[in-house]
Amino acid sequence: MDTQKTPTHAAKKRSAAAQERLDQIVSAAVRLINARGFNGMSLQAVADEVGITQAGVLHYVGSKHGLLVEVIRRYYDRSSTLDDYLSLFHPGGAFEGQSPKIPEYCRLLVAENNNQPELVMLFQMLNTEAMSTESPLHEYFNDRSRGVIEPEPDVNWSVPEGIDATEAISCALAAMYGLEGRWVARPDEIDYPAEWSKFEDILFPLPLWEGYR
Amino acid sequence: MDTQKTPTHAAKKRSAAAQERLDQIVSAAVRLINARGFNGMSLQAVADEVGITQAGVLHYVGSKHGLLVEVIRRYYDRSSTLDDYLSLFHPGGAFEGQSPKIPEYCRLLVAENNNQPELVMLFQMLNTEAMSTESPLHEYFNDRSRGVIEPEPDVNWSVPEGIDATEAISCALAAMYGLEGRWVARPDEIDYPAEWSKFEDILFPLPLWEGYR
DNA sequence: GTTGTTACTTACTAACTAGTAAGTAACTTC
DNA sequence: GAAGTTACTTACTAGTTAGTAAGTAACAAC
Repeated sequence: MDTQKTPTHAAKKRSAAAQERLDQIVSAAVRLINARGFNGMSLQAVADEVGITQAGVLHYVGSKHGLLVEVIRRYYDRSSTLDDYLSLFHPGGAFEGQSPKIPEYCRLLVAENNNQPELVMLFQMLNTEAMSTESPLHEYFNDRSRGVIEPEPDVNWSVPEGIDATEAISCALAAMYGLEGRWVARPDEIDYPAEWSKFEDILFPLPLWEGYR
Repeated sequence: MDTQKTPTHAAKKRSAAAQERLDQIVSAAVRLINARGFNGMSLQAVADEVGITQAGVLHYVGSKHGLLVEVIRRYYDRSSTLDDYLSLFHPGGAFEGQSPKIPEYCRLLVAENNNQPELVMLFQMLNTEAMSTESPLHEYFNDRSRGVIEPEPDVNWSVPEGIDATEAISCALAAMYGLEGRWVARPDEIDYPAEWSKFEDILFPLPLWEGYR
């Protein structure tokens, strides 16, 4: 639809203002989804938070589903840390020559998620709403979950003898998801990275995982 | 309000019919909460499923919040399996003299939950909606979660040297929660007990947990 | 300086929301 | 058989929902 014409300086300035407004809308939507779920949230509530009319919100996102798409785009596809981690082991990377370790990767994820509780909460909420086949995100999250459990087969995880790397990741990420749910529900009570390091002692107990953590 | 008079035979019969109707309402509500969340579900939708009017539903539950209370009462407080498991070790119990084992308890939970996916899904949905402080269930689920992580201190779990029993339970239940979320989202793809037995090999690896499983 | 685009607003609609009030038919109690 | 009680229904209200249509003021392009 949009012919890709090079924007002039002025056009850039205008679209930057529009971008900022869209950011406000998406941010408000995230807060409201976290509080009430996507189904329980209304465009009017988003508009009220941003300080424009509900029709003004629709001007930007077209429909409620469009808002969801925008939220997913902005917040989710930003975090693809497995590739980030693995790239450290590629030729020229900081960890070249070494092998990737599951507990190390998990710590990285935890550290990153610890800085964005709002995003973690959004993931929990939308992922849960997507359990139902009638959710517009059902397929999206199922594919995502499959991708997480069955990671690229060419990853050469360094694990102890007798440990199935795929199962170890699958289990660790399940535990991480469970812990994250507790954490975002009561962030004052739970120190997420500290709790995770205790989980590490269970998931990757030390005599067995010595040298693989 | 209700004076607790002994019901006659006829009154019993009547209240049994009412009980059945209430069951239908709660069952429909559970299906709808699973599909759209409590906030996304309407009393009208419940009424349509049951085949009565929306005012008819309100006759039974008083308000939407009343319906939630009814759902919680019926479905949740039914499953308190830790005490059930531990009672097997009390004097006269089947396991008297032995010590409770965490992996064994987990298998029990998994086996039970495997028979009630609808209830598992309900738990995931309400627990997630309860993350928000504005959920009427926020405190209820937080207390529940605290109770699960900090179990009765008099439980004498049998665990390997160097393993913290409380952390092991906490981590195992987090992993179970994560796996359950995947399972109820695509039950045809995932064999929950089979997946759990693989998780067991990660959470309770065999050289270490030999004799404690 | 006209022409177009952007970023909205007002005004509206049709459907739906939880909840209330006032019935009513069937049945129970006494 | 009169007086409740139960299990609903119809009818209604006031507020909210997503979405549409038709503006309009500000600015940009040429």
